[in-house]
Amino acid sequence: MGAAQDKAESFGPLTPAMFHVLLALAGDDLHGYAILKEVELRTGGKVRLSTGTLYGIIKRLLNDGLVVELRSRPAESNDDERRRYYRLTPQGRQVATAEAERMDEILSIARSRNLLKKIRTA
Amino acid sequence: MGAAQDKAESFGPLTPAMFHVLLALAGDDLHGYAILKEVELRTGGKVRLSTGTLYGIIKRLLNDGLVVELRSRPAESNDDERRRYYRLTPQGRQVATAEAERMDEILSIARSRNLLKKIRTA
DNA sequence: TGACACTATGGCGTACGACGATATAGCGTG
DNA sequence: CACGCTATATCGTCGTACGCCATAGTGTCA
Repeated sequence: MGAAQDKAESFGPLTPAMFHVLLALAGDDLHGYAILKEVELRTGGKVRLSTGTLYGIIKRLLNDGLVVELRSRPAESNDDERRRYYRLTPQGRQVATAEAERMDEILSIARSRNLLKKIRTA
Repeated sequence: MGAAQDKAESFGPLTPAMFHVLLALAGDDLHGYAILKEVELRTGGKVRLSTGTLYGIIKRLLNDGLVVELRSRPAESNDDERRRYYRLTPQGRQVATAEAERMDEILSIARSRNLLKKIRTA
């Protein structure tokens, strides 16, 4: 374990909302509203972030260097001037990984307490 | 999925601290201070709840009917008058299970994003 | 004997984060 | 013409975590 991992772990535990945003950006570069829809879609409508939650989180993520705003817009036909695209930084990915590992450890405890079926159904 | 499961899911997402307390009580009936030590031990010292956090959580858990205080003290030799023992209710167990399942779903997304090794090392 | 650490419970104040409401604004549809 | 969607952003409120303090008995060590 190096200094980078320690630094990444010092961020956690992340709030569920923040982790969802990082997870969305781990798949693709997205703009704010697209993150909203991605989270909603991916969770089957279970998780729906409000705009107040989202833009507050983005501000913090930018401030902490976990995401960066892309200056270059994707040269697509269906572009929208208003959009602001964000990309996960290597550090942001490390933080997300650290959080996932933390959750995995807790889940292994939950399994030992028979709170969760051992075999994943999904 | 019945009404009980819906009710249990409506509690989530739980805060990490609260989930740790439920997890500790899912193993055994414990008193406050023992919960503190159990969480610390189980997580290898990574998670250490402050007393302020713990007793605030217990108050809420009692209020929500997720735990009950035991009137009957365990007739052990090394008992302590000051101790207050708590037991997870069936509803508390349902809430903990719902939270574990929620985390498991998120983790499956994290795996699909290559944020986590597929095979658990621990 | 005095200082410190541990067990055990509990309150208080602060700081931070989630979230609904609100604002702005162009576009499309009934 | 009202409504809903896309898209961004702020504000105020409320809840939670957490450190700090208080209390108190027991044990340990110099």
